[in-house]
Amino acid sequence: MPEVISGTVTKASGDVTKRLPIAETRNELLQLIRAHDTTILVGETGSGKSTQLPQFLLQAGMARGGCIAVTQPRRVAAISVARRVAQEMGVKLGSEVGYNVRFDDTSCPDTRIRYLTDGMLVREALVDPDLKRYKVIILDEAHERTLSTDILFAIVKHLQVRRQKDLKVIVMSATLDAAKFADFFRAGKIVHIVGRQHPVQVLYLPEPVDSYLDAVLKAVLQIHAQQPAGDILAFLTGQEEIDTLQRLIPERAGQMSGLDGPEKLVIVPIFAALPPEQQARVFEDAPAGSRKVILATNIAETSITVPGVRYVVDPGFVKARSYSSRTGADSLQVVPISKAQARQRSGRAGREGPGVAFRLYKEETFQSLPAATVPEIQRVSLTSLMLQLKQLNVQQPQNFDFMDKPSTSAMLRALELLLALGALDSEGTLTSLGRQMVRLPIEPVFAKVLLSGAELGCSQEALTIVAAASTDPIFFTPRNKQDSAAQAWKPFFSSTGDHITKLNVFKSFLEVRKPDRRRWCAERMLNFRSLKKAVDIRAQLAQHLKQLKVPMVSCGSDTAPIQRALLSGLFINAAILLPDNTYRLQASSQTVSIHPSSVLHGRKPRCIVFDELLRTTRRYARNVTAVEPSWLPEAAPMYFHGKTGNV
DNA sequence: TCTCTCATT
Repeated sequence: MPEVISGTVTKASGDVTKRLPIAETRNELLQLIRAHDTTILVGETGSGKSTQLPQFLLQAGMARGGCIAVTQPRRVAAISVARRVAQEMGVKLGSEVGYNVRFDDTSCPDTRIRYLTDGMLVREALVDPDLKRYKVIILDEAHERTLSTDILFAIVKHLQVRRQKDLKVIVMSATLDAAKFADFFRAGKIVHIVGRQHPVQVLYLPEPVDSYLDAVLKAVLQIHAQQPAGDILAFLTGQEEIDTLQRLIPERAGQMSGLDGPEKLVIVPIFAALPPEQQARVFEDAPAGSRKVILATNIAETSITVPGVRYVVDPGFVKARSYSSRTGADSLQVVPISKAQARQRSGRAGREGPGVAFRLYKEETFQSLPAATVPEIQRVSLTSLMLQLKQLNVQQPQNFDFMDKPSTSAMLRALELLLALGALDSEGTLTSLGRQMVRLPIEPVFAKVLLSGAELGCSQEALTIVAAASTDPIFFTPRNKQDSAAQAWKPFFSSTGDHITKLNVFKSFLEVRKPDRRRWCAERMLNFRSLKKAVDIRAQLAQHLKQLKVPMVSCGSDTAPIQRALLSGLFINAAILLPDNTYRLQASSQTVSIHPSSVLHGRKPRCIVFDELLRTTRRYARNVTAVEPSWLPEAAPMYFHGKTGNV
């Protein structure tokens, strides 16, 4: 076991008494990093590990002949940290310090400290597997265990073998997964840097509650009645719960005696799908004499830091996605959080001063929670990952050196799909089609739709559809406005289904003058942010197609080529109508229903293909297009051989 | 016969 070092980078034999900023540990820290290939750094909130450490390394000459990469799981983090460091160093952003995220690259050949998203560094590795330009690679927020961070773990570990003594790796983590990281990297040291976080008192309930929603309601009102000034942050699992409490809290507050009435509580919702102008409300101070209650999804755990919060209310649940390799379905379910997540939530009460976290469960329940959230690599479809590993010359992904191995069945399912898509040959080697697919920054099934679209004479349309499918939903339905929304969307409707309906929206969107687009979307209950992103993705994909010398062609008003292109990528999600109006998947014989958000909901086409199988209250097909049953065998002959029967 | 945690290339 490596030594655990704490505080001032001296040996910790128990308690840490000194609380020093990272600057005072500078020389000891540099010495340790020089002495080891890989260093694990545990830095608390406010320790300056992301901003100051790269500067120390640069000043110490450790980037000589190259540069320092610092990865972040989120683009906003990469951008804001780069800004701060450029300011601290007194240089212009994009000179010595820059960032590189999708659609936005401020770095230049002189850049010595590059902040990137972890996904961006994975993309770079696909082009230059040795990542030659970097002398130091720092993987920040490694405890979040995003899919890309996990890929990078394996990439940099192997890189150190190939680039003997020429690459330093520093893995930075906020929690106590450090021993696991040290074990995987056979790292010499774990360094612990103390941060500047205020103390947070953690309180538990003596007895479990029947309804956590009701418990949140009571907790908020009780804090408001009994605790000194300070805003309240409550974690809920989704939009519906937020809507419910946004309505109930003022109602109940109004009924309570001893309170000054509902005007003293300001309720502010925050979740990712909320339009940006409404999201901005969490950053505004509540009016004098009132208290702000923020009702948040887990967006407020890491992505958004709300100022002024002194009280956290944590019911202990989260809506989490998981993927079944057996059925190929994603499911979205409310599950208990992990201990690490509970600590992260509580920490949100101590950003500006001492705080209190109210955990709405028993202390024993906390002890029984899993230590950490299951890493993303074990919760998602691995099609893209397997394709990327093949590009990185990993012949047997099943035996790859993962920190946490995905299940063999999930890997095999992904490899089988790549075979059926034609990205791999029967030997498991990348085909020329597979090499084209890996260049495109989209899911492999959509890469196939795009490349088939070109052959079928509809690459223009396929580009738009694939770009739109790679963003958040374009149709935004506010509660109780379903009827007027349906009315507003009528002009775009296509009886073929959601893909071509969105294509129609996109075409109309582009015809609107740029300054008018936001308003145009608001009037039609369309998500401006998603459409704008689709425009960016489309442009980026068009660049890639140009480099791949794929022709740009349009099929005009004929939709059949588009439907066939969709089927050529999405054939594992082809389903036939049954007498009870559900659908049977051809690949697995499961039954599914068309999701209520689909324009085909209630319309009963004979045969459908769709993007995604999602299990919530039942199994739903999302983003659906109608196809001719007779097209199935030719779309994927190998796949449907013997399976289609009398279709 | 009624729904959408959060990120990313």
